[in-house]
Amino acid sequence: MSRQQQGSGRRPPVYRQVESEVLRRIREGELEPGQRLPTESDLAVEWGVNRLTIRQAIGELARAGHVTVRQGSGTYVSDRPVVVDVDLPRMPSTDADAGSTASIAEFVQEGQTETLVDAVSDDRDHDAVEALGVDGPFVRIDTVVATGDQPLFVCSYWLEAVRFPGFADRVGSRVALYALLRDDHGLRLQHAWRSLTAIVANRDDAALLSVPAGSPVMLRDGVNVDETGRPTVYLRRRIRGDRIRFMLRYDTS
Amino acid sequence: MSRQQQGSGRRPPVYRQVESEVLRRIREGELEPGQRLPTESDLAVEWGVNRLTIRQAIGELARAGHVTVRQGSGTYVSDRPVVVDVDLPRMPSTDADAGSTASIAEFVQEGQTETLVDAVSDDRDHDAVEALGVDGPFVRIDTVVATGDQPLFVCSYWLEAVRFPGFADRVGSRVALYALLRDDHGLRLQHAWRSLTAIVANRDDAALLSVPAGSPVMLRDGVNVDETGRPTVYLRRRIRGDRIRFMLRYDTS
DNA sequence: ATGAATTTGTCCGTATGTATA
DNA sequence: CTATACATACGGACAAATTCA
Repeated sequence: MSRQQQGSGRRPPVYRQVESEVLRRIREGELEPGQRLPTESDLAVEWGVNRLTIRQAIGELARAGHVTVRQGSGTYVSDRPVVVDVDLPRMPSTDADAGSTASIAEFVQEGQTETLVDAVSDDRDHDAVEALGVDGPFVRIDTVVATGDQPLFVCSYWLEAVRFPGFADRVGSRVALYALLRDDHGLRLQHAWRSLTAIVANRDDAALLSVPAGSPVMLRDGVNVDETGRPTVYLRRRIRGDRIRFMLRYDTS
Repeated sequence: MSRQQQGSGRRPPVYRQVESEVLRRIREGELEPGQRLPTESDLAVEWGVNRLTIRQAIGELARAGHVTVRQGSGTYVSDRPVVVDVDLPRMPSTDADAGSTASIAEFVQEGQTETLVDAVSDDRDHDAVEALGVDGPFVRIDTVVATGDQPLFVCSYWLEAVRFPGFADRVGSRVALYALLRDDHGLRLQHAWRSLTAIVANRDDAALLSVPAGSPVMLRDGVNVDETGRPTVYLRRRIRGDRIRFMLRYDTS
């Protein structure tokens, strides 16, 4: 009568059974968003298994975004996330034109706030070096874009330091970066590329995005090239997979 | 002289120290792609910690794609993955025109193979129901696209069963699905949408993609609408984040 | 503001199962 | 078949964050 009987045709491991069962309860509405799960210890007793086994199940549910774990407090069913649709084939623009929501980043919409996290005047990043074709040093600017208290994505920008001296000091928390480049440095965009992949959040990004490390995020990076054909900005964005959905609409008419 | 001394200004947990150190060795080339790491037990002895602590570190490295774990064999530094660039704003097309690589899926390029995984004639899927606006049943077709032995993405297609009777039986392993719809059912595309987000791979997809469960994948789903304005196909694709990179190129000229 | 109780986070030791070489 | 190496699971302990009296 043990859970652990063998030979009976490949039973999934216990932590996966727990995971499936909790997920089922969430899906069927037995557990509602915001509701707290039983404690790990209680679940361990309820299932007759070790607490570590429960933790393994909870961990996978947390990375998939189904539950949110708060140390000292408990584990809660995640709110159905508010997904923001972003139409994709759209030229990176000078967001300063977009009215009151002056912003550093592209794709910042009404009701979203962008806050400066860091601005360093001497940074070297492997990908930035490769993308811009110079070995730095670079000015690096980091921001977070959020709706209310819900982070949506983290942005990092690299600019050649010798070309934009003192830039890190001039950037304020609510200043349009592209407008600054255009007005102060006469920069005009000739062409640009952006790439999209999926990665897991590292510790730093996870903290800024309020997600557990290991959560899936979209990595969007790219380069802007000015009218002389010279790469000027390398940018990298880590986007919460559960909050942002990129949309592509095709039409033959 | 303990690793565990306290009060000395917030030391990161041991498993994170191990993770960082192994990652450093990989980045600096001390550990080369394909090379086997010491066993978990050896690493535990080397660091003077429990094997569980090592496993926690290895697990995060595996999800991030830095190492590949094979039961009974060992843990290996991952090969630098071959990234396939896919240009994104491109109308979903009838790939049958693309010469010899007749395929079910879009975006299948030269040198890539598509194999049928499953074809069921009676399936109901929540997302498919919602996207197509009918409650089924649906014909569902699953395929995997790979380069050589390296899976790139998993595709699933849903078609209204009453509208395409017996479709599941007619689809062969190397038959162009869109061409079949066009030629046998006179289907013409009016418009379509696709969405992109990042999710973690579930157990099934992870197995098909040869990645550990919990790896980041891009979810691309969408609907094709025929010339009468009726949704005909719902499709969903899980794409390995470490193998596929979607590219967007912008040009002002 | 303080402190105790609660809950998750980290870590130890041990044992057994399962896939691989 | 045997040895190796990872996978799952048990029990116990203490740290750190939160909550609440």
